[in-house]
Amino acid sequence: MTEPTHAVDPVRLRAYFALIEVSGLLRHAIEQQLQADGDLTFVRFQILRRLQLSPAGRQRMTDLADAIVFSRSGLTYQAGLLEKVGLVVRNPSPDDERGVTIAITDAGRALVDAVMPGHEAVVDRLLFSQLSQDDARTLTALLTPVRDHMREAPPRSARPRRARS
Amino acid sequence: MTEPTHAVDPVRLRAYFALIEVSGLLRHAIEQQLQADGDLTFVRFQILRRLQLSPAGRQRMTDLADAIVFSRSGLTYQAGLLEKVGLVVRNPSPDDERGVTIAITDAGRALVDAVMPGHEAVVDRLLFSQLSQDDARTLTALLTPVRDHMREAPPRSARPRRARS
DNA sequence: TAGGTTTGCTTCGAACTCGAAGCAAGGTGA
DNA sequence: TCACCTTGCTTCGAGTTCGAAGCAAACCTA
Repeated sequence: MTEPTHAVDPVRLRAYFALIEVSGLLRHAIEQQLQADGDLTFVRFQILRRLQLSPAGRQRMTDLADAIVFSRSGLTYQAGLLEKVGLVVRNPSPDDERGVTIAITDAGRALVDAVMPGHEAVVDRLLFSQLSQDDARTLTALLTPVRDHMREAPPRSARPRRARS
Repeated sequence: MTEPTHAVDPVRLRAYFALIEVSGLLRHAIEQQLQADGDLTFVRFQILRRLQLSPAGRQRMTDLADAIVFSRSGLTYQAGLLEKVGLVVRNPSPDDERGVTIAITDAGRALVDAVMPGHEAVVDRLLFSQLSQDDARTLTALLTPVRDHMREAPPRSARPRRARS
């Protein structure tokens, strides 16, 4: 257990570990709830929710992939599954023949609405039972700049694509 | 985009989304760095780091799986890979013939030490460039109770096993 | 407007993940 | 001590994930 050559700032280390661990546990719990309440995985739920929040319930594949931090090929696969069960539809983008637009269907919206109460219950129970309203605000204030910075300064490859105008 | 029946507290919602998004982006970036610097995945890195921090560099399989929020079967698979390249060794637990103890080797320690500087660099660049020392402390203060609460109150099944004495 | 590059998505193969089932060792109670 | 339940790990099969390669449309630029 002797310290390696580089001394790590323990304050930052703890924050980093806590973040990783909380998100892991939270995601794990959410996965269970979504499976039980709507036969959804977390990824599929994220896809549907993003679409539901998008104007007209539709988005470009690439933009959607970036929004949920997911590979393009993975999204193609999941979109295929969701389309097969009628929760989304895919169409060529009107403005760009290469592009594909994915849109949520009424059934998709209904499913999201159906699982949302349980979803919120889990998040409330695990995350917000320990955080006051102010705490939540503080957390957002801390993490928002971090997120924005990450989106701008991609690690190596795998860059977020240009913003759509 | 009419609101569904349940009104969601937007403050909490933002905090939750920010958390999920930041951890996703962070993990993604870390994955790249570990791959480049040490041919490691995030999971394998977590396994090695946990072991390195454990007394005598060893732990029970089950306890390790709980510590990193990972399935037992998944851990068996990864442990097999790590053992094959000499970064860990597995042995029957001395006190319980069923149990398996996994221990980090010198090569494993060396590899962790080798990737740590790059690892910290990524975390610093993405996470802590946007957070002051105080911010980091605040973040830890917010997330630590959450983590502890999650560990105690598992979602449904998949509960953390008894603490080892 | 032809050639080459870039962009957007899908296909493909390999690796990873999980839960269920399997198997062996550890309890436990009559 | 013998059945029976529990515990700890592994094996197995099915589903998921990713990057690389493939392909077509779009965008240069001369």
